[in-house]
Amino acid sequence: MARRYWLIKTDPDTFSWDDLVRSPDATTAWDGVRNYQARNFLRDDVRIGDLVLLYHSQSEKAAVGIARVVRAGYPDPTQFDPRSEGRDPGSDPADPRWYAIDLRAERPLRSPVTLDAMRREPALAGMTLLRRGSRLSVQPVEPAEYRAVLKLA
DNA sequence: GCCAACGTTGGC
DNA sequence: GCCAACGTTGGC
Repeated sequence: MARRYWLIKTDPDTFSWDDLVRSPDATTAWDGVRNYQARNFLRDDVRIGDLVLLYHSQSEKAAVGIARVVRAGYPDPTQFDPRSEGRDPGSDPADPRWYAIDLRAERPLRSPVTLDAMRREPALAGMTLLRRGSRLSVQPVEPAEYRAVLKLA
């Protein structure tokens, strides 16, 4: 059964919710993911139309907006770009190692939902984000967890 | 800001 | 194939 909701982390100093909103058509290629577990989600499980909680990591630590998947997993072009920081000489174009998706800003959360607020919410006790040491940048979110986050917002 | 935990890389 | 070293992330 296909999942419908995701949480994607971004360092707001690198690429923030506002950067997404200001992008052409409020849409951007979500590339540069270089973690195999996150790659598997992007390649195999994220579907067009899925909804994404965009989460600001680092100092901010809060979910700030909702984005929609407007293109499902496709080979991340930056892995083959010699000028890109994401270049990966070990990736074979016939069998690409890394995948990207396209995201479009849907709407901001009514108010940011901080990591602390999520920790205090019993309905979110099992959330991947809250697991100790979870550094995964693309995570599945249960429908009930998604609803609970919106309620906190 | 420090340090522990984690995923990844590279030496052997 | 193992494991030490490394860079990055996140908790405190």
